[in-house]
Amino acid sequence: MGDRLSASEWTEGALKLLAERGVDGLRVERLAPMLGVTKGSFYWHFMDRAELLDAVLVEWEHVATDRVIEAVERASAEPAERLRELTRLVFRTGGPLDRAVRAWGAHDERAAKVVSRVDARRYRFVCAQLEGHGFGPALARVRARLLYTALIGEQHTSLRLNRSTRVEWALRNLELLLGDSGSAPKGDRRAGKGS
Amino acid sequence: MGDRLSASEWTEGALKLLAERGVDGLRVERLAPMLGVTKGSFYWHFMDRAELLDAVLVEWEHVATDRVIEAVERASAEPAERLRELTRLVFRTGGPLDRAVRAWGAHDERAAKVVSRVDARRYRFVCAQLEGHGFGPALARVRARLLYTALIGEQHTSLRLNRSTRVEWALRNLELLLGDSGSAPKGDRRAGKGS
DNA sequence: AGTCGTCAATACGCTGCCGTATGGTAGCCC
DNA sequence: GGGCTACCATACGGCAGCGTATTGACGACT
Repeated sequence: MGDRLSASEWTEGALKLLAERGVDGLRVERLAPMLGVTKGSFYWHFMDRAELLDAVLVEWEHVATDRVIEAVERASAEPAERLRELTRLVFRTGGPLDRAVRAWGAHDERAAKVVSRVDARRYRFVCAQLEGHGFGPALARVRARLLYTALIGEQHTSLRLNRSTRVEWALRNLELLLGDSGSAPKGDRRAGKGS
Repeated sequence: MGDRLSASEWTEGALKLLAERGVDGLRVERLAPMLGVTKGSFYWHFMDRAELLDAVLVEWEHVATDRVIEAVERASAEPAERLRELTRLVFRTGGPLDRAVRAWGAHDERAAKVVSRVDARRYRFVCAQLEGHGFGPALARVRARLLYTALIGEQHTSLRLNRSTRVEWALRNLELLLGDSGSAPKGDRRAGKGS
């Protein structure tokens, strides 16, 4: 029973391969040996390579939206804490796969469309949290944009720094965005204290 | 005299092709007809396809750092205004080519190294401006990171919005990052006013 | 035991692209 | 005008990867 495959195991392997080698590293003749079979098997489960790519996009769209949103919502009910958790989550799990899909979407329409939907959903979620935190809708949208783009930017820049410091900085910046909403901020913000 | 080519015209065309189709759309047999020649010409100017790619990276590193930094420095001597100009510049010229190179760097070591150097230089520039604006070195680094990653994120997210609104929002957020440096901010920041 | 459905191996043809080899042309220099 | 240089065209060999065709193995059901 262990060795017969189903379509989902192919897409699962495809996600892994996509994460490490990019779309055009995602070849069925490279994926097949990873699963211990030959490509003869692949073309039983899928019509095309394109069909596999579509399946990959569908799967990613799910994990990149529903999964993270659920995880964050489960973590806390308070908006600010949710955003903190989201930030931590991005640094922990938002890694090579996200980068690969976005790189893919840079020159492929199908992928671009999925990325666009994912961005929209996640952005709306961040907006909602900021509104819940007390911002008016308009200001929430502007702040959410800064917050969201910064998180995406973190995934794509290669400013080398150990991860813990990056998270710490990102959280500090998050507090900046959470404060100043009309009520005066509590903490002093004179000069940074270093690490 | 018009039709004989030199190496630089090849790299120039390569940059254009890279911007619209990505690295693996950058094929010499597709580039050749764009220049009105055949690939027989290419292999006179270059040893390899790899050599062309290297040339492309060298060229991009230059335009992505020196060029923009010079442009911004020429625009103003005041740090805050420089950052505003940088923001505008990103939305105006920082387009498909940057995305293409970064997508390329996601799974290619050579490209990744160049992207990394570019990020480092630009980040240091932003840091310097923030310090010049009055922040202490440590706080400047944290803020610069938020600012820089947000700009990169803007280039890579596909949150559809007309460009002018995006610039406006980004500039508003920039003011947020510039303020709060110890002296109290001047403008009111209660509720956003919409477009 | 035979049959059918499910999954896989092998072998093949085709295409896109790389890199090479070879020959061609146009200007310049003597 | 013969040769040399710089640039280009054409033709070729080779490889990687796609998709197909054919055959095979193994379990379930009757």
